[in-house]
Amino acid sequence: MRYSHQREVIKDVICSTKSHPTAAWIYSQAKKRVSNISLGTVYRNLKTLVEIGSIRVIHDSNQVRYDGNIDGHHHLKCIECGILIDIDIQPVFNEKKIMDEYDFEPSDEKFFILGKCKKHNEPKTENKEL
Amino acid sequence: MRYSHQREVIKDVICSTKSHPTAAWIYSQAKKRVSNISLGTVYRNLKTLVEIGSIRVIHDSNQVRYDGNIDGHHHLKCIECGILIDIDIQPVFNEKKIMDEYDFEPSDEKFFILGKCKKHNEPKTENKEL
DNA sequence: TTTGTAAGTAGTAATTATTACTATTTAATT
DNA sequence: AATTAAATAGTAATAATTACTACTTACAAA
Repeated sequence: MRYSHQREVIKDVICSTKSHPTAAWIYSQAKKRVSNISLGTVYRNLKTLVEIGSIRVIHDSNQVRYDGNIDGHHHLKCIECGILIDIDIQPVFNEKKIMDEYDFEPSDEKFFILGKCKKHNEPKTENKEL
Repeated sequence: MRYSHQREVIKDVICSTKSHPTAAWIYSQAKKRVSNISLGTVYRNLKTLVEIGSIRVIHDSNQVRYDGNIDGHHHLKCIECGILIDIDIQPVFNEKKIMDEYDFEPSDEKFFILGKCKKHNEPKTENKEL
């Protein structure tokens, strides 16, 4: 694959944030560095970068997001604000049952935990208001 | 909420299959029973049915699918053919770590296991070709 | 260093999935 | 039967993504 300045900028935009950005946001940030970059170029390179394993894609409800963290990891999602948080926790499941009962050969997992992030869960130790 | 024949047909189409259909497929099936049903009616009622808990929505890669199985369950997804299979296996994870380390209050999980279904995994006991 | 060439890009058009709108129909109540 | 607000059909609009095409550029060979 040939070098492309646009692709490097796109990759850097994604890898410089933990915010799991959308294509539109990546485009707006890339435009700050390559003012005439095309949205089509962003989409084409997002696809390429996912294919070569430089970034990951996250299908978050009805939104497509990208993740510069390519280590095997999963996500917490706040049901109040929608923030996605990387976690380095691996779920444990009965692999033998999957293979025996469903005749299925697992190779990867995607695990989302929904709930409330620190800004939106109940205070546990004190309550400033009362 | 008022009774609607169209909504009942849509619900029945979804609950009569284990195929986790898309809106377009549900529309095509519903049309067989209500020939002039509108695609907008399908989308509106899918939304309503999800809201009242009669069906579930699955965000499968870049496709939106619906599931008539409303029991807490997860899915296997074949990376070869894309089939989604319901499983009644619950993943186990370190909830205390989630709460302590990330200050996050979990309330629900979505768990996808990717791999190869029985049609696409390696034969285990015999090999007809050799 | 020029030159050939195929990969990559910008800009725009097209496509797809979904939602919004509006006049008409219908379930349910009086 | 008359009333009325919810639901629908049909169509238009929107948003996200992909396709297309003429132009540009990386890079390899002369």
